[in-house]
Amino acid sequence: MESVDRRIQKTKKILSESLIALILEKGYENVTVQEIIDRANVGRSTFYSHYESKDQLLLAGPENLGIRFFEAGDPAKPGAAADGPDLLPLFRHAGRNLALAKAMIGRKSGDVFTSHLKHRIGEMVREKFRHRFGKSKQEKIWQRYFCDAAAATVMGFLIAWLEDDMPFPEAEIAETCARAVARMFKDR
Amino acid sequence: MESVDRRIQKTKKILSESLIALILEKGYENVTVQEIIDRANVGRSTFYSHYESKDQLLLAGPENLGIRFFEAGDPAKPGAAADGPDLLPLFRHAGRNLALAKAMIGRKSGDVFTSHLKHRIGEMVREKFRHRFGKSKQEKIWQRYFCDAAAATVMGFLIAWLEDDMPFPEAEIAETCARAVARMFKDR
Amino acid sequence: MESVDRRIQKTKKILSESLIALILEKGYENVTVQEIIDRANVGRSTFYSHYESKDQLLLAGPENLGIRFFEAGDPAKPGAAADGPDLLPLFRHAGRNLALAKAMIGRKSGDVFTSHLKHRIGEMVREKFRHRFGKSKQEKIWQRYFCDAAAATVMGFLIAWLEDDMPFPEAEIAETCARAVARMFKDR
Amino acid sequence: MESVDRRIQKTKKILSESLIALILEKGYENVTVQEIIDRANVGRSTFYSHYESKDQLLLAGPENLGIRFFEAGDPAKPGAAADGPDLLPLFRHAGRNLALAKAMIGRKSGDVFTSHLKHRIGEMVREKFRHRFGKSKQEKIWQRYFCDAAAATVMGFLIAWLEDDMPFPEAEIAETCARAVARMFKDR
DNA sequence: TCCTAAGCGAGACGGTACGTCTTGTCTTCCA
DNA sequence: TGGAAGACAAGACGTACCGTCTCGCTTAGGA
Repeated sequence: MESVDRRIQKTKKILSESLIALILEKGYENVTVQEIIDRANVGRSTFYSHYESKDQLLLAGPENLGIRFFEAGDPAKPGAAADGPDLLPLFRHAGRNLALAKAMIGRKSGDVFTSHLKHRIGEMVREKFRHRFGKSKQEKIWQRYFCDAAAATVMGFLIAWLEDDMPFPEAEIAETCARAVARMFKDR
Repeated sequence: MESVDRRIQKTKKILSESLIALILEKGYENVTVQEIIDRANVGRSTFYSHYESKDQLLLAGPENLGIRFFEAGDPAKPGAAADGPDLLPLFRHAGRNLALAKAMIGRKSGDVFTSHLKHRIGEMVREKFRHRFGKSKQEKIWQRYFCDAAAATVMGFLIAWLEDDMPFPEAEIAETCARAVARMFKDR
Repeated sequence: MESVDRRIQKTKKILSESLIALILEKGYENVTVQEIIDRANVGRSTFYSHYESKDQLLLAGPENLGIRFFEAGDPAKPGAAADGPDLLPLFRHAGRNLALAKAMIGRKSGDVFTSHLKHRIGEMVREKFRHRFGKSKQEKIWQRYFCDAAAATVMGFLIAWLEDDMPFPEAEIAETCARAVARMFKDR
Repeated sequence: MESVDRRIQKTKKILSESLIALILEKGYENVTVQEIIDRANVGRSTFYSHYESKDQLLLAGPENLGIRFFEAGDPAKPGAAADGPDLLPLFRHAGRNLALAKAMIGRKSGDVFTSHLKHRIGEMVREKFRHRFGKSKQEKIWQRYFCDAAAATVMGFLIAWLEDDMPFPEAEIAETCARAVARMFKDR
């Protein structure tokens, strides 16, 4: 039973690897299920017995590869930039799994994981700057807008940094990004 | 000859209108060429004689509808937020053509126009904050990152504001957004 | 008024010429209306104002070119082969307008004119051998079969002879063919 | 593995049946691939994975239906008409699979199979009457012409007989036809 | 040791959308 | 006013993917 599971894990792993390789080659949108299973030497039905779609396989990537991936930083534990969110874990994890990260959130990737990650970053930011906004309906809206925009900013830094193959150390990019975000909220 | 052109314009217009309606109904990715032409009462070959793809039709939308659309603000002419980019024209044009704008850059839209617009905003920002960055290779990279992130921020505000059906006046959102962007660059 | 007619005739003529040239190039079935009118430098609507279809244009070919074409021989006036149909006019006309004939009844042509011609030959043969068949229903059927078959035979000779660019004199092929046909009916 | 083949055979069979039915309804040329697959309840891609075209499907008809079809008679084994080709098998097979035969060689059919069959009959005839022709170039040509014409004659009889739903017994039509052919060659 | 159930490859299949092609109709402009 | 130009609706074509499915093969684990 346990070795059956191991077999399944192996299949899932090779599927994720194939998908990542193909994304980096030709972009997520242009990858077909047929190409994935051909490269993985896996039957069509096997693919669909594990995943409903390409999207699901993409999202399962980190788990299949045994990479505890985008653990966003703990907002409570203040990072280097005392007044911004702690982005170091995010940049660190991404940078240390460059291929995977590029495939999932780089320019060749689709929106699937990107928007998911953006949302999580948004929540982190919201937590961090919760006290800056009032309780009125208007203030709630502004809060949402600022957090969305901040998340977009972080994503922008992250994607650019990855695509450039990390021209700066993790700490520097994380801190600079965090400071930029913090500054956005300055007059709030 | 001239009335032939008029006929063509009519066809193009109805095609764009159909596309926009369909995007708002079901999302850009889910719209098929067949649906567009069915709704427009246009032959398949007519569609392809004018456009190579859905994407092209989307991009031609403003022109077909006679809307001088995303004229990004003049970076030289300082807007309300003295120290930020002049975003008022952008928000104004978008807000005044809400359906079109939502279809092209809203959550239901695809990346086609969105990335195009983001790029143009990025350039506007770069122009505005050119003097904040040095000439070293490193500085150039940071400049790019900041401008990309700023553009993402603007897009974030814009999309959210449109999707919410403009809960704030054009001027207010534009100025708030511009100020947030300006603040990002504060220690640059 | 008369010069208008002349203009029309000119248009029809060039259409027929274009069609014939195209048939010889690529076979009747593969010729499109667009190609015909392009080569003829004629508008699409002009074509359709004169003819309903490619087929009709083909059939009008002889008239447009001023060629009194497939005047099948007079069955009454006995030809060289005293006991067969007088096929000389048929072979003669065809041979003397080789390009047209090949286009209309050769291997590259379609069935349109071919079947038409075959039918007329069949009638000629029926006339010639009317007296060989009785009046019973069965006899009528046999008569039809024999005449059809005879017409097919003539067409076979004619097509082969044209495609070979007339390796025998008109008189010889016509007579040989007529004799073969006559012999088919021998025990009738 | 074998049952996969069986599945394929079933698909091919139903495709052929659909094509035949449609030919008889509206003529080969007017049948579209869409109609075939609709009637067969088969996907478009399934059709094209088995056949490149309507033509190919038509030619595969006999095999798909398990009918060893147009086995032309053995020219060596003399048929009823001692001096003509043995056409009995041809007429017999055709008559016993009337629908298929009509679809493939009848008036509603196209040229695809018809010309193929005609060619085979021509070869049969050539074999039978080989000794009647000399070895000169001219004689070779005449031989070709006569054989073509004879084949056309046989086809004529066959098609007419099928379209009439076989008003004569197989043996009678075969013999009459064979005799007519034989007579064509009489003075050769 | 054999048996049975699951994972799996292979790939046929129905379906849908694509972009191309051709047809026959229609409208506009020009000579 | 007739013909050239060509836009147009219609719809078939052959291709590409998708997600479902059926089939045998392999391979463990429990009997």
